[in-house]
Amino acid sequence: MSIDADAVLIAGPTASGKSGAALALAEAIGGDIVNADSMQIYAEPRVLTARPSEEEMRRVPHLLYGHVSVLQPYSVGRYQSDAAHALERVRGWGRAPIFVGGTGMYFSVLTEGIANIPPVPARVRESAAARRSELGAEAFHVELAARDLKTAARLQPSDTQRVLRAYEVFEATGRSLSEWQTETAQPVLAGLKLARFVLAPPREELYARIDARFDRMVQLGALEEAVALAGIDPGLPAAKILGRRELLAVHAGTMSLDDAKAAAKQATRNYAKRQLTWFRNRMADWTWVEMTNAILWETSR
RNA sequence: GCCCAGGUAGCUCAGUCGGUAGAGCAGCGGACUGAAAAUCCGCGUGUCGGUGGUUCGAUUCCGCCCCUGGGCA
Repeated sequence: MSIDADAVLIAGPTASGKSGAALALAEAIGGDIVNADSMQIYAEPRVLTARPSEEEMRRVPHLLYGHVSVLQPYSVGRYQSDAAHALERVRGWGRAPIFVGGTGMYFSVLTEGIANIPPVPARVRESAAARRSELGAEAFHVELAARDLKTAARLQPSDTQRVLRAYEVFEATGRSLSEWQTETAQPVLAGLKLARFVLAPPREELYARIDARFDRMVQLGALEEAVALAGIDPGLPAAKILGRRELLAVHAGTMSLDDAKAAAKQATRNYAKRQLTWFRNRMADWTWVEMTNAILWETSR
């Protein structure tokens, strides 16, 4: 089997079976797998992030999995350069890269590009956050408008993260985010012929799979893994790993395991819905594959 | 069997001094340019348990019945 493309992209909501599908495809066409998931890049957690197993990763080269410590503040920017290097390596080996993941924004860096904005120093980020909590959301939004009217106009004052980001960029660079964004860099996969897929199970099946998978995660040691991540700075991206907070509450004795499981499943289902909204609206022209349980079973044999 | 408290949106509940009802969560839709498993926005008709009665009008008041929980026997 071969495929008429320089690179394959496989997107899908969490628990859609994309890792297994990618593995099967990689073995069939002689491809290497490159991660496009914002949490599977972390080294320490394996179970909670549903990273492919050691055995699976041995069958086919897997790049950008677990190559970063949870103590590091990873971001799309770093993904951009990591992905570019991974692409170079895989193509250097004469193999086909298969990008797999569920992070919409990572795919957008691969196929659409992102503005090349210098990193914002931690000091600037801290003072921006302090300023916002001092002024309140509304007044802070007004301050942003004075610096970057265009961005302020399209953001809700309550959109903490984006309002802060826009403010920080101006403070750090003296230039507004909206100006920076007029200079979007080349996509990582520019010039390559792509085969793009979205794997989307029927909603009900997906939710049921998410629920079942979390039970399995707990059996495989998710609780212990969460405890190992107990001390990290809550501001770090890795602190957002779904299920971590809920399981830590169990460890602290403030929540029953059953309640924690229910809450973690709920949060994961909410997340899957957000992913699907992104895919449906931003990847409408990709090839959609309805990944039913029957197909999942076939590809996992 | 008797007494008490409830039966209102998928769930937990609020409310209507009588003019056919609303929050949170869930669900669904949407946004998304360096935290993105993040952050944010929008969408609420449901025999107000059933049935008689009072009333111009009842989910709201009264009677009876059914169901759930608790108590007493």
